[in-house]
Amino acid sequence: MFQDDAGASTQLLRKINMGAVLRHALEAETFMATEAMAVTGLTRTTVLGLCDELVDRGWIEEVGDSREAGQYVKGRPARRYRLRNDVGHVVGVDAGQHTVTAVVSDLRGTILARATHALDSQDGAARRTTVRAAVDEALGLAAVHPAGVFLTVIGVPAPVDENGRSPRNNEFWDNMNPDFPTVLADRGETIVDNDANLAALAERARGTHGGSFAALLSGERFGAGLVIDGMLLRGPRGGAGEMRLLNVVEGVGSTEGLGLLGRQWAVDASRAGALPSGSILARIPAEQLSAEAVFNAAADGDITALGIVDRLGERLARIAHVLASLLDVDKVIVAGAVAAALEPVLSKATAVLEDHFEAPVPVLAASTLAADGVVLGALECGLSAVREQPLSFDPRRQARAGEREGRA
Amino acid sequence: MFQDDAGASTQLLRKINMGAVLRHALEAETFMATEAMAVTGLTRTTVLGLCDELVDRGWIEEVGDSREAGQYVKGRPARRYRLRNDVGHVVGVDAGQHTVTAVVSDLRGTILARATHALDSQDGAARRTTVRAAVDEALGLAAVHPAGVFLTVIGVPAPVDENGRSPRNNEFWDNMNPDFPTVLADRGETIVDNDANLAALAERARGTHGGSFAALLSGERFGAGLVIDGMLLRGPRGGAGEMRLLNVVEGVGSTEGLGLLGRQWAVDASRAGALPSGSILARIPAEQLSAEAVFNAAADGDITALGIVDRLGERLARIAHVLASLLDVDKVIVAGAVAAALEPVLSKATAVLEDHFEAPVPVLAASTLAADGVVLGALECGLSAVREQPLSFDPRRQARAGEREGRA
DNA sequence: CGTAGTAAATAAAGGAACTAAATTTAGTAC
DNA sequence: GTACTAAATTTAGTTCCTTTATTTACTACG
Repeated sequence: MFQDDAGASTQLLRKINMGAVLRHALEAETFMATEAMAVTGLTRTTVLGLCDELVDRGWIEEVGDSREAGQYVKGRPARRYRLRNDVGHVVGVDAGQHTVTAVVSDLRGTILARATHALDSQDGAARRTTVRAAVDEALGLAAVHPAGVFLTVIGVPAPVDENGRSPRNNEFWDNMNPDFPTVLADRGETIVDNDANLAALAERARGTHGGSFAALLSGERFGAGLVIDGMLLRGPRGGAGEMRLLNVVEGVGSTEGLGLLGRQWAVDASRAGALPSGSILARIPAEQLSAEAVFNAAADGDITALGIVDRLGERLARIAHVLASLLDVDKVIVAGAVAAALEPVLSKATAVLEDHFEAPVPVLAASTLAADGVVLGALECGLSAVREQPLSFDPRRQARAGEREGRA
Repeated sequence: MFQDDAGASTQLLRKINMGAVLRHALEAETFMATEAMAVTGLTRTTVLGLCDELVDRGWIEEVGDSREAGQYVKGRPARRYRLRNDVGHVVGVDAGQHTVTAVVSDLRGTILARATHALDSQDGAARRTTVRAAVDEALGLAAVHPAGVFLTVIGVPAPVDENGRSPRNNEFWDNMNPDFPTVLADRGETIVDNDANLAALAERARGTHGGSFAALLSGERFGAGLVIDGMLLRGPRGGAGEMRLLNVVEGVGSTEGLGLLGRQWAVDASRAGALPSGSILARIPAEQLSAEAVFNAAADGDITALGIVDRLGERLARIAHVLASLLDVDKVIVAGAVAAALEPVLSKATAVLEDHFEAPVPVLAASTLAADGVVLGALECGLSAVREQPLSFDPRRQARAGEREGRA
């Protein structure tokens, strides 16, 4: 970043250092000058000066009770500072195919409210109004003024380029990503990204997966968010992580996801009358069969379900192998709604990987974020944007908007 | 980079600005203060002060004749500065399986000398001494003192992690990457990287491919250097771009490269007596057949060669499709020694992509760097490291080493 | 209760790095 | 020789940080 910043005036220093202190404030529950000195390497005088300015600008506030929460007893009690709760907020949205979920959090990532709206139409205009409604409901529940939103991040089931646009030649994608920013004006900057990418960011934020992994969304169709060396891959058209290549992978042959196939194979068996009389699956009407039901039946030893799970495990193993061998990822994290019940499939796939593929073989894991992966990733995306350049946002916008309304 | 630099003292500013001026000096043939002012946004006073310091430190020198080369006539003639030719040098090495090539350049990227040594042994120790010999020969030809080398970058046919190490469980890789830094001590810092990765960097430096492409090395085995969104992918073990996945891709099934298969299929046809009497290939003894000969024969209309080229084109199309569909690359650049003769294969593959695969389809191109891709990429890798952090290198090391030797 | 000890806050002085504005210098054009 | 031009140089700030006292607000203990 330095090299971009040719021509650094002396005021830039102040900005760098203020950013450093502010970043510490975003992470710490509460902090004293001495801590900030250790983090930034600056003098007490300087740090206190920066804190003064941050208070002026509305980012942090001083909290009086200095020692009671303190880690020390002796000497003059230190002043303590804290990020203001009302500095700004971030909104994360999962604009899925059938459901829209919006979540509001403060800058520390504490979730204040969520709202879920069902979508009956696939039309782009309808999606726009539903997203707006969900966002506004969540903001209302959290009692956050729209002007208090720094960023709104929306996850959509379509490839999205760095400008938030999806390829224009596809009607489905057009409907999934119908220019959300215009309908969310005055709710902060809007970022649109692919749902699998955001799920990957959510996993990355959990910090337990290392720097290189794939987050595999696996409901109806496979889609992956690829994090390599800590970086999320996008591609010029946002197509990185699209799984079209599965069509030409031996033993896979299609992009159909675990959810779809698990359900479909069970339905096929049911309709064909191929379920043994004692089968757990036989008790469920064909039109109510779901992948989760199949996985749970397999966990209970159902023979048909186990057969399906084995086939899915083989399939998943091949997919994981493809990702790991081309991209060297350590781990493939299966996310999406099916993740919770996925254990039998993962065991089978892990066994297949170890028995039939050359080391190093990727670790398979189910996401622990359940169906929230995308919306949490959207939040995380917004939060990390704020953490990277906090000073590019203005904590006073909200206050000014409030004043204006008061006058009106 | 700012956020890493918590605690910026006032001297940091100087360093930022000095780096900016120096970076301009690295690019411009010669420059005046006014230019540097435009580039950096600094005042004349400051720029001249920085130039003074850069002269002191041995980076640049003042050139007297100010106006004769000048773009203007009026006013007081401007002082002119130029990067010193002897500031430092960069060495790039292609430590291939059978040949070692070393190249020496100055900091502007002008190549001063090259040396090529054949390798008869595949033993790691032998490779180390050969690499050292090639480097020293090139340095001798360029009349560059070893202490005048800022960086030596070595490309090897093995995956390499960010610390320059290859996975330990593979004897071949061990021999290909046998701890070069120890044998090149006192020839600057040593960087080891995968050959395909370096070839990709060479292509990136040419600047005509956009931010996302794959450089496909295609001699005996396929290997790729992947550049996505302008970043070179590595992976935790340096395994990104390994093409093991081709084993499970329909219509490909192995990692064998175009060079190997082109030769092998021709040899098979020759030995089986399947070559028509008029065939160009029939005039070449089986043991002298090469992929290049096959491609050239195809260009001349040889029916057997055309058959081979068609099969290879189908294969290449599938490989390009896999890379493009998973990573969204715009372009697949085929590099390596076969690249020059590759046109017939590329035409076929392009046709296959357009006819049988869904858009967007990647552009195929042969590298214009011929067999030099890896060694030029190694150079580029070193040069861009210098360009990024020029001030982390010391132009005076060489002079001091010279003095020491003079005294001794 | 008063004194010693401690760690933070504050104040004062100073240095490094940049800008701005006035002045000087080294040329060309006529 | 005079007018003009554009760069160099000089001089006088400004900003931001550090260093070095000095003061303040507490705890501990006799």
